[in-house]
Amino acid sequence: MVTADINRARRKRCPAATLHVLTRPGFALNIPPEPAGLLMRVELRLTDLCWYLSARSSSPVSHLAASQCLEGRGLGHWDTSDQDDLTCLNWLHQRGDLLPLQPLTKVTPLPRQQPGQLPPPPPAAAASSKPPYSFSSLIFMAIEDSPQKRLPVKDIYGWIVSNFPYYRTATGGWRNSVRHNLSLSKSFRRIQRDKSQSVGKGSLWCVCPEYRLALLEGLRKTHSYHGSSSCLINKPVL
DNA sequence: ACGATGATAAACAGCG
DNA sequence: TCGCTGTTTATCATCG
Repeated sequence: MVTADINRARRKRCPAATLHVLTRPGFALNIPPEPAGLLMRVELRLTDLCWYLSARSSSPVSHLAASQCLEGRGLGHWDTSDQDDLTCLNWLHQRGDLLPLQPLTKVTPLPRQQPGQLPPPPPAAAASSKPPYSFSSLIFMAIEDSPQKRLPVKDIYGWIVSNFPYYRTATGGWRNSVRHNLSLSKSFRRIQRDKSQSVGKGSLWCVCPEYRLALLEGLRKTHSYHGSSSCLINKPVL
């Protein structure tokens, strides 16, 4: 595992599109425009980076070349615009063990919401219909989408509401279901917050590593059943 | 018909 | 006291 920080890479003119891929081990993620000075640390397996770069070029890429890429050197060969298929996860699919999902097409970046700003209205059907995902899947996606891979219940609610308009207007019973799922499911584990630093109530919740694949499989099945147009499967988080 | 799974509702205790 | 969080139990629906 190698670690780099985004600001350092950006100073070295590391292409944003490359950073896009580097931010998540095994996953692609759009990097939001973070506030100036905010240092984001990123981690990835060097092997995964090699796979990505090899997929982008016609020849295999060594670990050395990949690590040079992380340092912002040797990028010219792979330089590409943000608009091309860097957001495509096919290279992960080729990798096989990283992306147990259906072959993916271009990933649609999530519009970034500003505090207090309402998101753009979703299509009527999407807004009014209940998502096909189980609560376990929703919780899983929310936690996986967090930088620390752990979230308090309140933030899990927030993630679901942000990503599924249905729950903006749904009655409060679904929150009960979320808590019910967290408590009952073996897939999720409660972590005590650091009392010295934490502000707010409750614990943090994370995904048990041994159940992660099962959760991914559940998502994949949902996706297969409902077709590739399902909104979530094309999200950067997955 | 049956079991597994998931959704929903509700009651209750603990905590800030 | 109040609201949130977490646990537990019960019931119902759906699916294989």
